[in-house]
Amino acid sequence: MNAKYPVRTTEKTLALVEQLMKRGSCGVTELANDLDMGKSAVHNHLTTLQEHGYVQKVGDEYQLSLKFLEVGGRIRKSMEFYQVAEPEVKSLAAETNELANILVEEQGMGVYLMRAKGKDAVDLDTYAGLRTCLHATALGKAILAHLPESRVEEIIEHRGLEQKTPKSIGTREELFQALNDIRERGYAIDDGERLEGLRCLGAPVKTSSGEVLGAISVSAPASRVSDEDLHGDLPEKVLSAANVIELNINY
Amino acid sequence: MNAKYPVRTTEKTLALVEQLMKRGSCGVTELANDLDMGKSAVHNHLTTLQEHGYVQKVGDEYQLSLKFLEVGGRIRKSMEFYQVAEPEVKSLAAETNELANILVEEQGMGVYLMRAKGKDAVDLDTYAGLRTCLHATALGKAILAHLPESRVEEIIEHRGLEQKTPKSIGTREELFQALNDIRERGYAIDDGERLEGLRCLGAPVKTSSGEVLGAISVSAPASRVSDEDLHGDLPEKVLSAANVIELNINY
DNA sequence: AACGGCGTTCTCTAGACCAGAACGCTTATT
DNA sequence: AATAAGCGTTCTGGTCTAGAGAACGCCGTT
Repeated sequence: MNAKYPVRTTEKTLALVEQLMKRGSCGVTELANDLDMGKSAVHNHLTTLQEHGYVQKVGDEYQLSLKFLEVGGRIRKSMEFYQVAEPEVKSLAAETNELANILVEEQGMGVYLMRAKGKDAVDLDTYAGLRTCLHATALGKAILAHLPESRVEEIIEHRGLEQKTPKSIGTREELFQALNDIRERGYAIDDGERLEGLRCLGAPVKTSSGEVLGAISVSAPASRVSDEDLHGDLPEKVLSAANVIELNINY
Repeated sequence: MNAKYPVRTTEKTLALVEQLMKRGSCGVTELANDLDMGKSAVHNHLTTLQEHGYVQKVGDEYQLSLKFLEVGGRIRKSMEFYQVAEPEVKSLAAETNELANILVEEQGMGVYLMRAKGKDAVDLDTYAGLRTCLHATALGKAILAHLPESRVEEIIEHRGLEQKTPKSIGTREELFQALNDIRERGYAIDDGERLEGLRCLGAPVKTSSGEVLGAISVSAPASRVSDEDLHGDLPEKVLSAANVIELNINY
């Protein structure tokens, strides 16, 4: 859905924010060139953003401030799913000694809400707020499996089915087959589909009315996860964590 | 510093974001009333923000999206101090079994970058991105003690010295005395100044040229921290963590 | 001294923002 | 059923402002 009467000035401000995020820290002239704007316009936008705390001037360069982290943190903190799931992610990580994550769906993409590292955890670059496509992770597939089929169609229409690795799901048929399996099995598996050599196991978290709120997972190097683990011990722990979250949400 | 030629349209967009953050989730008319704007204006701003992913429509209400978390997360991740300090905060929490935090200064306020909970950790509401005044925490004082005096003056001028608890620092003289002590001692103590019954111990992290980058701390209930701990075991652990960070930053 | 680059100031007008009215839709009320 | 009251959305015209461009002051370099 695109805005019918977009506010062009706001779009320029947002473009500036994006550019500043890419560059990290830079000067007025540089931004003006990047965005094909006059220097004065860029300057006015930057000082406006600065006045409201979203941008700061360090030396003679401008950069985004941590205000974005504050806003993001408040939004996350206000989500019931996050509040309830947070301690469970930590215990799951501690119990398995691996990396545990939670993910929610937003605008057809997965957003990592937090992660917790067990003592042997691999160091992935999944920070809170990171977006990922849904079809190539155990977390994402666990969510897709419990969305209405029409929504899934919409998402693959809009976002496509990018192949992250040769093992990634690449066609509609494959995906719907996988989602069926997940619904039967109760949990989703990612065996090197997002990252070669990484195995993940994800379970959905649903309300009592069946609506999916998000998913919880454990990720570990293939070398430490046998085929038996993938269908025995590990799913049990992840499902149990998902279950505790569901119980705490539904009271 | 206030913008000389503010972009009013951008200010309206930002006001909308703030309001949406306060409300959590709400409709066009409600926002229009809150901000004294026409419904059409609010609608145009919201759809523009939506198109760029900062706002989403859930049912027939609008709300901020996790895009802010994404942007904030990227900013944090790009900070060298965060990258280096992150593992040390975790080990400090594990070692002490209490709550460990890191904080940086921005625009005269402290911003929590992350926290790690040891197994006995108290559950404070310090989430990543939260802002706090500098003079009432061990972390903040550790930073203030190593900023140029002119900067400290500027900050208390601008932000004041709010008393969080009866024990909080309330006057300039008290503050400068405290900062002197901290410089001599090497670490800062907060004995119930931010929150009654909570004791914190914070140490600054500086570059080789003496510039302060941030601070690291441990917080624990007073019942678990004796007066001896406050000057013996605990500072040693916190200082050691700060030292490791400094070494890793300066190579 | 002169130059080239920067961030910032300032002015003026083309253009966009937005109040307000109107519309379709859903829900509450009669 | 019919009405009313509320919502979000569409659309337009008049008003205000966003921003190009020129000029300025301030570095560092030549």
